[in-house]
Amino acid sequence: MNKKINEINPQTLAFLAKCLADENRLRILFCVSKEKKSVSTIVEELQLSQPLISHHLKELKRSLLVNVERCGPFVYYELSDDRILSILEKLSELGDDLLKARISF
Amino acid sequence: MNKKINEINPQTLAFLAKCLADENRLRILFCVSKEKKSVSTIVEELQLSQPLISHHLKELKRSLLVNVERCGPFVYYELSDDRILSILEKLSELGDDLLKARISF
DNA sequence: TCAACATATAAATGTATATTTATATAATTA
DNA sequence: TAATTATATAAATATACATTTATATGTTGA
Repeated sequence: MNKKINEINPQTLAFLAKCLADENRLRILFCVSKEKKSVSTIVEELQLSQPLISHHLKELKRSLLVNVERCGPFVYYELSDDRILSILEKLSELGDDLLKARISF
Repeated sequence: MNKKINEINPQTLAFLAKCLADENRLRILFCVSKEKKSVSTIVEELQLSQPLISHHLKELKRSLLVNVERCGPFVYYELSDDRILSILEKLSELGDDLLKARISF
């Protein structure tokens, strides 16, 4: 059975969307979507400062979008749920289509 | 054929997500999701000031999430694509599940 | 325990954005 | 055309948030 519209809580939804509304956080999510990665690896791959990455990882953790796991001196982050990725894909596709539709008028 | 991850543009995605990251804008989207409604109707239903509604409608229009149509003195807004709603439903469901999973530990 | 590395946090700064208040524009009708 | 209604815009304010710089904490191995 599917969720009905009126069961949706705009507050919860806004909280999640806010976390997804930053380009760097999205890049981090994609970065850790295939496999867990250490902070230093993410820093290297995304070419952003370590404190900035740490700050965004903290936000992503607070929003429960990533799982954290310490292993020795390294801290590994990974996507907490694969649906995150599929939702972002759908949103991206929608964005593309909206843009296409606009241009074609 | 589905979209691949690497085709996703984080910038476009962040732009859309930013527009969805406000509780009042989400309420407006739900408000106009079943039928087109005039600004004054939205104002009345959501109990927000008219300039605030107008401001958010402008943002929603800028992000192509709503369509606008003038009819006499009234301006009607409606959801531009039904996928918006289904994506929001999925995101909401995900949020609920993430929360449930967290509490159960 | 000390040195080196990995990550997190704090303070400071700049910028973006939500909201309110006041006013302007646009359309209708008398 | 004046008055009224509907909506949009502008200015002002407050707040939230991203980023940088500096520093602290935690872990490992010598």
